Amino acid sequence: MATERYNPRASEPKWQKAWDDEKLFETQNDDPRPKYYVLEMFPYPSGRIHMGHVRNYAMGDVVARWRRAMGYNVLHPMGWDAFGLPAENAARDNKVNPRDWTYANIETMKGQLKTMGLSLDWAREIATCDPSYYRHEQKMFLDFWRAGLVERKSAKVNWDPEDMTVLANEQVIDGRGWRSGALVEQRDLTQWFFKITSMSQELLDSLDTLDKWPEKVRIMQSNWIGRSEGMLVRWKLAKESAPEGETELEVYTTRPDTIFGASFMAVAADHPLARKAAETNPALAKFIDEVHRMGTSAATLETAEKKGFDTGIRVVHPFDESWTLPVYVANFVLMDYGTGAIFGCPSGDQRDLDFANKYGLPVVPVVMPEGADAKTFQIIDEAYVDDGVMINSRFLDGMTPKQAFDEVAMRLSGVTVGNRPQAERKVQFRLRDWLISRQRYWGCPIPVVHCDDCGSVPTPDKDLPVLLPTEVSFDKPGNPLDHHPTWKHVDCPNCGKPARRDTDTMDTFVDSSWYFARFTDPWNEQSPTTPKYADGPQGWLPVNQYIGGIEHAILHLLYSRFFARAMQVTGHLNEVKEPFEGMFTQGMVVHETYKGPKGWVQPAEVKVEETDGKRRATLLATGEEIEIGSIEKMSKSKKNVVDPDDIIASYGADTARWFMLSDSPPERDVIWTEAGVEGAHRFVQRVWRLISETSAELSGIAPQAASDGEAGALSKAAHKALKAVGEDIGRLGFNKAVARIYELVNAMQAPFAAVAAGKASPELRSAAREAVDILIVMIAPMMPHLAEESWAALGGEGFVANRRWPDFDPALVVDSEITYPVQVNGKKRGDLTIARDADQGAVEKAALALDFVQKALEGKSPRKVIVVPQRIVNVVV
RNA sequence: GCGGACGUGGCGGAACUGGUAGACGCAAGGGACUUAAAAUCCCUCGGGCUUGCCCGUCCGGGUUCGAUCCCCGGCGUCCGCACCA
Repeated sequence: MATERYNPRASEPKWQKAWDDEKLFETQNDDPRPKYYVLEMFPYPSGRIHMGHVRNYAMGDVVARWRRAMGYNVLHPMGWDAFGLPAENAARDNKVNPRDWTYANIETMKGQLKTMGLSLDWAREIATCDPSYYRHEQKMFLDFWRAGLVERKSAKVNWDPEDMTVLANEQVIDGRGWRSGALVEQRDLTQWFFKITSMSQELLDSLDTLDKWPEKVRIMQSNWIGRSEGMLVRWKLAKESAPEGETELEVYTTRPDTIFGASFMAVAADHPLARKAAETNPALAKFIDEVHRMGTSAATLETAEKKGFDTGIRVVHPFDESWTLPVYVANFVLMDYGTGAIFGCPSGDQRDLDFANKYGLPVVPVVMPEGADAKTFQIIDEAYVDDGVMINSRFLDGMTPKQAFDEVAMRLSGVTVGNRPQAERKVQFRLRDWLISRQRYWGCPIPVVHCDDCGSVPTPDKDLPVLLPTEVSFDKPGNPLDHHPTWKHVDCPNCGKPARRDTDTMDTFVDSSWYFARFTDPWNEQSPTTPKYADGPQGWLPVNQYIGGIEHAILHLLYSRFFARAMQVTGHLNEVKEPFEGMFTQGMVVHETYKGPKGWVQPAEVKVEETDGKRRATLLATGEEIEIGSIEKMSKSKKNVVDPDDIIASYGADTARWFMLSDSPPERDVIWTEAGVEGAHRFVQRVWRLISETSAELSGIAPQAASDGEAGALSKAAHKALKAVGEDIGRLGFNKAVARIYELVNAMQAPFAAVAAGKASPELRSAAREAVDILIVMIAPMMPHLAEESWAALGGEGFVANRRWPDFDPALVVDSEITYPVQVNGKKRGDLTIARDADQGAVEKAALALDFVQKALEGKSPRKVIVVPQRIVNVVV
């Protein structure tokens, strides 16, 4: 019988329309089935979707469709992270309005996503640039403020000179802006901050509860929060050297045990004591200026030489009134960590040692390795930082550093300096507050009015949302809202006098820190009252499975964790603290690069062939041979991008999805190859052939599993696959599920040939019908269009998308006979096939009777026989 | 420097809790069908030789009846953080 090839171009739009018409994927909040919320990180509407999106959404869709088949009420929404600088750049360069540009991109990308056949609830679509979205964000900002979670303060902030805006610490990568790549400068500015540090300990502790998160992400967050336990120690200034009015220097240390190894103090250039001393010391003032000039960017800090300047001030050692130490200003001490001042112990810290050696300061070893000789142990140019025994430390000698720490803490907390203890234990975090002000137009306006008399005044709830002006100019560099002729001029909501709006907008990471909650109830419009999102057992939150790139391991995931807590404080959430129960970080899509004489060349313009075991690339246009470069993330600069539209147009969405899920484990990078896509497409056609060639024979047949013979073998293969694929998808092991489906189709080949030829027994036809039903349900999460088309070809009723995932038959996934590998001295020498329920003794007896075992025994009895039931037999001779 | 992950055929990768290493796919080679091509189907595919045996999961040791998996010591690759006191 001649069969037609499967035509995705006809089939896919047809099924997409049918699903849409039926509103199949629109989710009801009051559906009684158990809830399951699966979410992929929503895209920025940059213009077109790329292969990374295809991979991300293909995975999410498998989870969503599978959970649906498992009987859950699945929430699987999509939206747009729609504020951001690229819209302003486009506006500036192409004279378009950022809003128009953004919405046009959304239209395009939505169309592209629709061609993928994703089971998304588009009725819940949101765009963060829509006032119906950001009005709630403004409300939350004000609620957070009232709850003490927002602060306006002057601070040293990261200034991106190219994007002309400030950045949060998390957005500075290797000293450069995360988006622009420009070297970041430090500036003193008054800005808005979310007080994420007020939750440092909680955000750290709660990481332990996230057992469905990648370990890697939890470690990264833990390091970012950066908790350390140490002590604040207050050193008295030696009276004759102290500047007017200064009496003490407070330092933070994690190593108070090394206090007898101290040989100098160092303070940051911005430390009050340094400033004070500089007032009467022009050379010191000059040094501080130098530090300021060079020390602005993290990149220059890295290569900068360690430098110090002796202030002439001396401090008194807390345990010895007669012992004074010099105070330096040093360029490597950070003002915003600890107290901006340290004591240097050269023998126990490499940086302190380098500094001491440079300035001729004493180096006294205070910790030595266990068993070393205290009389001869020396530190020359390598500090000793490991555990050991205290030496040269008076009453601490012989203790471990840990004991010495406690001893110092105990003794110093009993002494007072002024009216405070000389030292106290202190937990310090590396995490800084989240700076959210951005000097940009295309973002959520900060709903605050600044009044000369009343200060910063919240916009009253009744005046929300504070809308962005629609007419805006990008002719001048800098903040467009600030340049706007009228927008910022308003009356103070408090006193009614002329005042001005805050002209900054919020960091776009604020927009993405709560969108997962918004999806659960996008119709919630009760402003200005507090919108509340259902969570806990009755509601959707937390998200059960979140999927996205590892690049958000810190930024977005940490901010969202903060937000969920803050929303709970202000009543926007009831009880949920962690927004994402399960997190999965998927790998990138990478591709070979091609380099011609005129630079990088797109894959579409290249032909790659293998001859004599060597791969060569030639230009399609000219036949000229070009260089095959390294495999890298798809990027415009290397031109190694493949457009999803092209792939869907020529192979169909199912092929693209199937390929994305095959081969590579989802957390690792996947290499996009033409051959791989063709392989995936061959499988699509193969499944279709299998079904279309047998559909006439199988259409009216009732599915029935068999247990014996050829039909039984088929049923067993189908049920084993059903069990394995379900387990694999549940663990997000898509590549393994794909392999199982290949195995099943391979096993179906021969019996289905018999069915197609009309030579199958009634039992085999029934078993075949069952097997093909199972196959269709199993491929449906991954290749939904092909599944529907196949189901229709078999005369099935309704949508596959509505079918339940069948239960496997436990009797069919175990074999009545087991083939044991039989080892002699741990090496496999043959097999033993025996009844599954044979007891250990029977297995041993049968194994010993095998001729290769007899031969190995040479008439003697074995030293030992190991029988692991259902596994292996090992005869030790 | 600190923290983490990984290392298996020509390639992507399987291998459960220590139990047959290489499932599945890709590439390659051979054959069938065809006037021819495409498509499809069949066979081979870690290495070696004496064809039923030896070697083989980065390298060297160890534990074990048995190690890709556990332990010790190296080598290599990748990722994150980094003057954090």
